[in-house]
Amino acid sequence: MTGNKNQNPHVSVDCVIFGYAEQQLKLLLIRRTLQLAKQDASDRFMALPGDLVLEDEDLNQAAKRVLKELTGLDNVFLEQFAAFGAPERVKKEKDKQWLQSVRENPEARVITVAYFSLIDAAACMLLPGSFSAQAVWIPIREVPELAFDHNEIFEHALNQLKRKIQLRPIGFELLPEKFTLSELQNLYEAILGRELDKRNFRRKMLRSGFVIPLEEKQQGVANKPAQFYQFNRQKYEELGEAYVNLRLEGDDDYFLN
Amino acid sequence: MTGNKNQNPHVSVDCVIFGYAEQQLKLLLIRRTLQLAKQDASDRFMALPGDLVLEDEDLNQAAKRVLKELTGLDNVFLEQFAAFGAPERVKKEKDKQWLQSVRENPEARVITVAYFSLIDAAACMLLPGSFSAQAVWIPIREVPELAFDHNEIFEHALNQLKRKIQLRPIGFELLPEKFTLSELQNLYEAILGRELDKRNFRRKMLRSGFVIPLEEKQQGVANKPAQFYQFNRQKYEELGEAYVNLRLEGDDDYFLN
DNA sequence: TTAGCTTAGTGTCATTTATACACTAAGAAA
DNA sequence: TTTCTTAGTGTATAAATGACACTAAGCTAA
Repeated sequence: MTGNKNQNPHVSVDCVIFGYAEQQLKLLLIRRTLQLAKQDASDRFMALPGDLVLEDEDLNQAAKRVLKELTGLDNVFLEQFAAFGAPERVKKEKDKQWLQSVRENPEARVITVAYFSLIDAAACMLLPGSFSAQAVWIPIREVPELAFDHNEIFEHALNQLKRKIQLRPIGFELLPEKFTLSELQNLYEAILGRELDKRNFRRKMLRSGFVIPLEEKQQGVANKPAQFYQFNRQKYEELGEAYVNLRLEGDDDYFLN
Repeated sequence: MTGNKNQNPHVSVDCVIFGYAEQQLKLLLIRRTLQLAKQDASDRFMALPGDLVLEDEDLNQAAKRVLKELTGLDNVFLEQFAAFGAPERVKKEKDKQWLQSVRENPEARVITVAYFSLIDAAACMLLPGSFSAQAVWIPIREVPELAFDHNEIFEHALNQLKRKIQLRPIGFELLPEKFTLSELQNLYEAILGRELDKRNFRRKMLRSGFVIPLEEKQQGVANKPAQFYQFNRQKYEELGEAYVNLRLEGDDDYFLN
């Protein structure tokens, strides 16, 4: 951010971090907090956590570093999903002031490599971050106009997530260690944006072998307490990069037959 | 290639082009043909068609342009699949001489954005290409050590292809307009690297609706002539970006249940 | 203490899909 | 006319899918 590191002026990374809290899928954004004397124009846009890569730094490393610097989040598994490189992506009027305040070479064309990740928003503490940024969770339905082409990057990531969740058991990354099947179903519904049949959902998840029932039950809830389950990480690791059929009924949007 | 264009020294594109001919899946490579007086060291490596992007050029445009310049191929649908940015990817001894002969700034770190595409190798004419390169089809089992990290990029693309072909009807891009179901099956076997059951394969493809039988049959073959089929492009376009279940039996590598 | 509220949890049936498997058909060549 | 080669076809079993409605458990408030 400060420009005194050895930055590559042409390549950046941006992180699309999804979290789940209060029954909602949320996006991690940076609120710019430049203290400008003249005006507050540069403060109008939130942005994905992202920054230029360093010259001697791998892209994956860069994504991890930038995320940590801007949000305090550490040990997050980030997966690259696309590069965005339209020449104008960094030339819009709305972004000029911010770029000038923050970049050594604000005119440079920047190609960005986008990463995405899923984390348990309820369990993670957002640190105040660097002097010029503050991290916040925004429900995905309330994401405002963002800096640069970040809305496009976010939409791309969300589509990716919708498809991928039906091919890889990744939803669990958004939940705490222990969860109920209803919570898991709520999560899937929040991501897919449609309702699912409870019995079919349970059958599918249980038969997949990726959920392990625990002895424990909910306590102190004003209804029948639900059983807790755990993600079967071992089975997930055995999977390697293979796909699994986690397709759920009614998914006209992403699967046809 | 010549360096007199307005190139971005830090960002390149590379194209992984798959073709199908003589019952084999092939990769399109560039054979470097620098005429160096001193030694032929720089000629040892073949490479994916790729080059630096221009400053005012979109990444997709760049991929198309570079591919055309190096191979003569035009109107190819290229799909971005990953960015590769290890700082050392362009710093290996084996690549030094080539870089020095071809780049204004041979020391610069280069991040590359990789594209892949499927074309009918039998139908396309490879032009001689630029002065320093010649395009050749190499069967995927015979791909030699390539420049930079191009072997890694190729492997990544091949894995992508194996998975994607079971989710999107993209195999047809590799075949001529008219094809027989046996040809289509051979193609799938070449990509997946395993044999498939004829009856199940046919049933799956026919039921998918992506193949349309034509009136025509093979002629002059020394056995029962096969019926020709055509790809249902209309149905493909209706599909948008949705996935289809084209999973074939025995695919332990990429699907589990 | 009990009636009511809320969410958890369960099973079946009809349909579709997956997989394994072996013979006949057509044409050319010898 | 026989032989060779590849095309083309059907069935039976098992598994997965999708639609659908009631009971169970615990808390709360009357």
